[in-house]
Amino acid sequence: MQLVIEKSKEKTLLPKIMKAAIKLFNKKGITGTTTKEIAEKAGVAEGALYRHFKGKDELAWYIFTENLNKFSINLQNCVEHKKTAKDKIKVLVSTSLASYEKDKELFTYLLISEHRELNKFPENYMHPGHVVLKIIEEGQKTGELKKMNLYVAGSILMGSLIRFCAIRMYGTVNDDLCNYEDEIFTGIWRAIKND
Amino acid sequence: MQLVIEKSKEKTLLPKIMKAAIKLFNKKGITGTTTKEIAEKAGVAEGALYRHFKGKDELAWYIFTENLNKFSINLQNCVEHKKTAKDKIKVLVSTSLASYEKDKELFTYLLISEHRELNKFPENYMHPGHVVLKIIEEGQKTGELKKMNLYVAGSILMGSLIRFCAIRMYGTVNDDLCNYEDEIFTGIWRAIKND
DNA sequence: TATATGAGTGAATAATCACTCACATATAAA
DNA sequence: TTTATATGTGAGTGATTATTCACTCATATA
Repeated sequence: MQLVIEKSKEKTLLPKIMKAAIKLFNKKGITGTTTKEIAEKAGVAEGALYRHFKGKDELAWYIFTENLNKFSINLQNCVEHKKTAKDKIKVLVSTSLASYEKDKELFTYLLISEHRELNKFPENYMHPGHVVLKIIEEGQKTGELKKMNLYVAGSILMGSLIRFCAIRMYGTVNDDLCNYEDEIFTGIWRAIKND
Repeated sequence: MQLVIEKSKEKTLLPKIMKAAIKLFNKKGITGTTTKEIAEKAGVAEGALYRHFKGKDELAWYIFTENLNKFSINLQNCVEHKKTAKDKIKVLVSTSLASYEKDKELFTYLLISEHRELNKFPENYMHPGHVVLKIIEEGQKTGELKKMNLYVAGSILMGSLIRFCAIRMYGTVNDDLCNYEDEIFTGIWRAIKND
């Protein structure tokens, strides 16, 4: 895994373009959004987009990969400071939920783009799945976690989290996800701990 | 001049059109797929599509809602025959995994369309979430399941299942999902049972 | 001061797209 | 047989689209 070269230089219109694009992509889908709309919403000329990206698809791809990588690196940092699998998973849950609440538009985009962009995800970029699998692998070795198929355990951990974000996205749950972090953690922990 | 075309078992071209559309939608997204492509893949004229649907979006919507409803009704039927929450969940898990394996293209489409179509999902149609919530509600009442937030429990149950289908979709897991039904069930059950 | 460069503009363009329609054919009803 | 209805065809159309490009502007460097 490697850190990413930061493309934005603060002075440019790039952040404006990305914010506008994320909102529109969430609402209308990527191919359903026109470059004209992005430019309008960003208060920018259409051509500005092409100073930073080859085209619309590269913009969509960039937003996804950069932010998922950034989020995963952050996750990894939070997790590394903890010693036990229990604490690692606890902080993974709380960080994930808090991240969603902190930037709903961005994380909504990451959720709905997963299936579209994941097959082109760069090998040297970091993905939350990497963090999760590592925790589980190590936890099973130390005996903290029950021996079971890695992907089954990983699916329970990641799947529960993602689904809870999704039902918040749909409006089924309407209050801050952080209110539920203990309950979600407890459920996940009961599923995969060793006893 | 007109070629003699082999007659299919079905009376209309609708099944051909839907099958072709599902495959293309999975590969390129809905707005990324053209009506011309659908017609070509189905071996049909472009106009045939408009004999059955108002347009491309209605076709996409129809495939999603009809099949998700059908699947949910089937789930509900399987579940109703069981008495305990444990057996209900067990059969829900196995039926879901088997359904995915039976028609991967269709269920892949249902998975990736969820975020796009769910907000327009008809109220009188059935959704897997309905089945899941009912099981959990009843199970908590009888004391079989641990008292916890319904949506937390629902997310663990549905999220684990969906994520496992997703990693099969991505090719991370490559063998029949039914091989894992016991392990997945056990994990989910440990998370939500009362003890 | 002169010059080089990166960033932004928006009208113009070439390509693509969803959808239409006049006509053909098959099936069922009258 | 005649009539009606549903289904299928595919070239044609108007609208939309992503992308380009010649030009401007601001800033930094020599």
